[in-house]
Amino acid sequence: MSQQLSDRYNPADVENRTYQWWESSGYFKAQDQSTKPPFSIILPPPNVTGFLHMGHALDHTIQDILIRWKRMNGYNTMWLPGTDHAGIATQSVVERELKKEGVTRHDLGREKFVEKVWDWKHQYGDRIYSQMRRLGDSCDWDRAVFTLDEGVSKAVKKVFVSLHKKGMIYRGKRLVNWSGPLETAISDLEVEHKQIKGSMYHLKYALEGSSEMLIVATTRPETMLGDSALCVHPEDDRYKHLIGKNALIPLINRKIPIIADTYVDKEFGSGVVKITPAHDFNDYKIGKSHNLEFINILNKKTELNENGGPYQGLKVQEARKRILEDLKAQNLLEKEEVHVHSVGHCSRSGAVVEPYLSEQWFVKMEQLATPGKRVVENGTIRFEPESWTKVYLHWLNNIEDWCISRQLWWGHRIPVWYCADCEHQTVSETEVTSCEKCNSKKVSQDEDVLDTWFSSALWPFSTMGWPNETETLKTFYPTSYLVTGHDIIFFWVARMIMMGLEFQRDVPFRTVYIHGLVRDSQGRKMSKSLGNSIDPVEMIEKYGADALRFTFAAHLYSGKDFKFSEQRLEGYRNFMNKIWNAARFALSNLQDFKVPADGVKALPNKSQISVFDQWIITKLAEVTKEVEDAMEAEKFSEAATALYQFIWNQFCDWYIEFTKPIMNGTNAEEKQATQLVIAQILNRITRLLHPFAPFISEEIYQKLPIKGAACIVDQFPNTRNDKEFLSLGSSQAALEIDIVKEVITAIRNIRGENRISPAVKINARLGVTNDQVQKILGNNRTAILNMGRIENLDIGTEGNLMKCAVAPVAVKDVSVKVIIPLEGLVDFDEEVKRINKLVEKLQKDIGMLSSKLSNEKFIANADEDVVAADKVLLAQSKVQLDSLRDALTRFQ
RNA sequence: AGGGAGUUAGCUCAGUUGGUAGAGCGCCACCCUUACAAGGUGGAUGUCGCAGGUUCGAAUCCUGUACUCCCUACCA
Repeated sequence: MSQQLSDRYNPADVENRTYQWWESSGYFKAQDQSTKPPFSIILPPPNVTGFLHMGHALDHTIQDILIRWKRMNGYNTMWLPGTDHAGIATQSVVERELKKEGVTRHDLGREKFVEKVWDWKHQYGDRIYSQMRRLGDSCDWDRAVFTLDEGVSKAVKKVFVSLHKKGMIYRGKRLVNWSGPLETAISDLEVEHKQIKGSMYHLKYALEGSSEMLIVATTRPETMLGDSALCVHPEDDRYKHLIGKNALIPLINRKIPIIADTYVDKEFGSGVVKITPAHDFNDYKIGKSHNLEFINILNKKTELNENGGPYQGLKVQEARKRILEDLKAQNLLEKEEVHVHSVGHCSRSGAVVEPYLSEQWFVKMEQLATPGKRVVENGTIRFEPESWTKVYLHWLNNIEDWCISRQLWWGHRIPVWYCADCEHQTVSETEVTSCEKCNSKKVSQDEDVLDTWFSSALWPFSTMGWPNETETLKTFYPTSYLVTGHDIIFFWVARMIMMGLEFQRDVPFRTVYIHGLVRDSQGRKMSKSLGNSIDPVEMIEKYGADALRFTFAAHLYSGKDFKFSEQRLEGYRNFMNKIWNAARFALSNLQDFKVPADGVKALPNKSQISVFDQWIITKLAEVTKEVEDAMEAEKFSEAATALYQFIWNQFCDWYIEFTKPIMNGTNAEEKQATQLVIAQILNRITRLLHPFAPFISEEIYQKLPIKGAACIVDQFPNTRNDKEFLSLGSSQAALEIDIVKEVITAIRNIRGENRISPAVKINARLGVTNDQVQKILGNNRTAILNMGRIENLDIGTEGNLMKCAVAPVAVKDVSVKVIIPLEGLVDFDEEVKRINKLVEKLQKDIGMLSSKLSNEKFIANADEDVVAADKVLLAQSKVQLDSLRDALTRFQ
């Protein structure tokens, strides 16, 4: 079989086939009822319009690691996928498509347009699911939910009606953030503030019955058309006498009162503020408290309306330009100065957001926020990293009511019907055909839809069949983890918590795992406009899904943003290839392996296995423990890195090399014992690797002589369940191999520094007096000969050091002197340089150590172990220094 | 303005009970040594942002400071 394996790992040969096999074998499926403990994650539903982007890839990798890890730990795992109808985003996409045909949604009308969107959804809605499969997401696909599915719609209506009944949803004419291009209200969270270098315009307002002019500063001069007052500070001596008098708006000469409010900052600008209650959030409050007129000067498209007088019909920006021209012409603009301020932009359309007065639906948040705060404060829900707790609580402490209505056509329509006869509002979960108050048939449903995040907020239970009391809910609610980026903590996480508590009387999840955002290699956000987006599917095609997943896993450090670089991905692709080749080689050495009768349970006899076997098992025990601890602590990068280092730097670099002579040797018994160890180590490597690199691990696993049915459902090794095998390791073997490794490294170092070609075989002596150590080195003669490329090796006395390279080796309290005669091989310049470098280093160390050890306070205060270790080190360093100096003299 | 995060090798970043600074990539040298050139072996590279303090000892703890980034809120 191993001959079939190519010398390069080709993910394309493996991934689709393996995924299909897993899926058709039902390994992803969760059981609604099971004796196994439940573990569940609800996937943050990607937009149905979307392609899989790097952010998803990172997000999903984390979730899939958790799910696969828990599955292998015997949990009844449910990863529930879904997609979001994403109101504005989807509607925009379809509108853009229509625009190409020269059609607007208004041409089609609501019904036809919504049909078009559904068509679009049916055509492209599953696209992202197939991309998720490419990544290896082990979701329970049978449970996939769309936010406009019937069940979810039922939940949405029920929640709306229920909150309305409790008085927690209300309708009101309020100032909201308005997106002109989209012709809809957007929530505070959908507004992006950008620093803009704009202008501050100082306008001249005439006083009624006076030639005096009042200077008023503004950044938005066009809003003066909607002014209801001028406002000054009540204790501002400059203007006190004007309070109660009237001023005239420039150009249109409408009369407005001059009022006083402490809101005004005397120091800022001229100390006089124009009040435009219908177009500014602060002014709105003043307007309310002073009972001012609310003059709306805009229409839905953010063009000036009939209140705009001569400027009616102009867009805001044009109106501003024209008004400024006119002001200048009439000498009513005192000055214009550069002013940097932040301006709200619509996060969807990019347009400047205009505060706009309109009828909207709101959710009262205060009541919902209190329990939402409590569960995080008391630790029922934990944020990881913990620092997000503060951010979350701060937001809830300053929460504003949530505007949930959107003037869109695509989404959950607001379940309210208005009666044309008695104006009564009927709020109902079911279709309303007559007014509940007057029975009139002239009822019409509210035209607006709900904010997408309204349905998202119910996601943890609406996806599990609520409002029905399903087995799924009983088993899997609350879910175990919520994994997401920090950009949607407010949008989504907080609202899920509040809705979960309100409607399930329990938190929706226990742990919120927040990860960073994926950025480009320069740290910029990936965006279409910058053209720096990288397509994960393309990366998977080029490097393999495992490499991509491992790249993320290895760099997941406490919620930090992730700078993605293809070069790094390449490194992990190489790692996958390394694993592949190691397995390929190991398997080729297992061709004549006789599988023991007890198969996967077979363990070698400790007395039969080599010191190499014992050593690698010791290392395996270490990495198993590291992975175990790291996974428990959600430190995925530590787990991934530990595996990387074990596989590459221990198993490949040393163990495979050490065991080559055994594999090629004639001792059948020894070979069989080592073969069993190799088979068992590979079995464990694949399992440990599986959550991170599912495809390659399954592929190799399936080729192993001893294995279970599938890696994906085999047990994840830990120090408890693998105790028997891991106990075959030995610390004595570990020490022996450490000495051998150090000796070999010292030989290689001398070779390298003296530029002795690997093709040239050399002689070496190992100077060591201790019998025990001599024996150890003697036992490993073959390894040293092969890996150091040594012709003749003497172990024992130092002998004559004339013209010899010398490298002292120290492992714990063991010292060995590696001696290589250089006569005739090279000139000695490089060796002298090398030794001098070592001498320098040793002198530095000795200086540092002896000053430390001669410090009484150090001896008194430091741990005994630390002092003892330093003493040993100092003694060894001194011996080494002497021998090196000695060696130096032999070159002269 | 308030809050959070960061500043360690050329680059990207690790480094929690304080005990002589690490990885990957890149770089230099030598190698196609029969698993792997997507490889092997060896090497170079850091007063751990700056200034104080605590301590026998600080990248690590405390204080201050500079710079960067993010979030929230914004003065017309």
